[in-house]
Amino acid sequence: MIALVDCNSFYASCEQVFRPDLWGRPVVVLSNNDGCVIAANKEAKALSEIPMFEPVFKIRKQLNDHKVTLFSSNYTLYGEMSQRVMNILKFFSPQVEIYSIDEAFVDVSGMKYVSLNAYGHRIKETIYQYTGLPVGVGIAPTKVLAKLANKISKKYADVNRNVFCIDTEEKRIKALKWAKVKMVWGIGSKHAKRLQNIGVYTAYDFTQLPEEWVRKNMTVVGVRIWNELQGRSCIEFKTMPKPKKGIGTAKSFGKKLEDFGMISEACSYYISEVSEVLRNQKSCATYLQVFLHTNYFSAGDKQYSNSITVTLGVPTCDTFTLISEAKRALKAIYKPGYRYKKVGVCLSGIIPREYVQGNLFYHPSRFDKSQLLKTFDALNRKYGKATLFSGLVGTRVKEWELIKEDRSPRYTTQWEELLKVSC
DNA sequence: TCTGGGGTCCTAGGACCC
DNA sequence: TCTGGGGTCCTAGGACCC
Repeated sequence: MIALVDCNSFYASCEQVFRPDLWGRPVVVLSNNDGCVIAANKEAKALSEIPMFEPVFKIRKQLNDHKVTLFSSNYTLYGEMSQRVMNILKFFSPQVEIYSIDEAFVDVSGMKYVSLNAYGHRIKETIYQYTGLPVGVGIAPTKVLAKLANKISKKYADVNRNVFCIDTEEKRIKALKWAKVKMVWGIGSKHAKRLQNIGVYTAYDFTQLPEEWVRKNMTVVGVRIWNELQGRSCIEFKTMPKPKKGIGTAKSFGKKLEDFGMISEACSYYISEVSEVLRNQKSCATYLQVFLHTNYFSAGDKQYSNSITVTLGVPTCDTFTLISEAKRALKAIYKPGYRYKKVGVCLSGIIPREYVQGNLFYHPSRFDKSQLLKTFDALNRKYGKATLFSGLVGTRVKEWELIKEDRSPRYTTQWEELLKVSC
């Protein structure tokens, strides 16, 4: 049996933990650059005029009218709160698969003496007690069913108190007949529409389709879901996170930029971020992609976008090599006279560091800068992000920097920003 | 004026190999 | 005049997830 533990309105809940004055009031968290609503607590969700993923400027009035509190995203805080939750889960089972920042699958098989439902409640209560975060727990024989059970745990929280088990055949059938096909994990809007067109409305209807139809129209991915819904597990439980196959970053600038120098500094900064991630997983990248584009939404602006992929002579994780390669690539696609909105980089062809193949002129170990980079990373870990950085990132005001007008303090990671309590 | 960011997996088709 | 059979690797595009 597998439990899916998922935090309720995770980002909004993280903010509220430290703001008791906001308990019971509507709260939303905004995307990078304060662009869209990406998380809303249940009080905000109840206000139907505030749809998720809506640009803030379009709903500014509604937000004001309902006195909704806005927060810019504070990933430092969310990441740290997430780790606390995951650490707690490891007390409940040796097998935990961290699926995303706010949810994890927990293997709860072999509970002979405790009811799974009771165990689910203990998980939920412990997390709440230790972190202040509310979660929902869904328990079932397969991952897809556990996801569904989790949905039910939240939908009918008033009766099941946020824990729901699909542990009998009757419950499984009832859950399948209740769930619209779009609610099934892995069935997105495209497939849902197609299924509705042939009269398949619920998860139950979907399981009644012939396997051949599913395979033909939805590939093996669909067949797996089809099996899992029928209680046959076929999506692997992964305890160890796999090394990433691509590491990229691309963020919209705080304002539109024309100047090559400024864009290039942003690009260099992103490279330092991704190459640090690369080094943390002890890998090197073979390809580097750089892209940039103007703002698709500005009808008045001339539009341009382009991207370029370079194959690195030797796979590397060295920030400085990558920055100079990226700069050269950017130069090749940059055209003056446009107002750019975003530059992005992506590393791929990722291989373990010890597999790097040298060539006639380059021997990886002889030119190894890993000690230097280790020191570089250690200093930045100790004294804060970008304490030490490449000169190509520049030292002038970062015009590309994200807008974060309402970011909460980093309560859990900065001494100066700890929560203050006055009596 | 202001519209997010970071990923995974699968398939078909082309190019190539022996 | 007749023109096989069994593969791999890569990429683009689609669908999905949080």
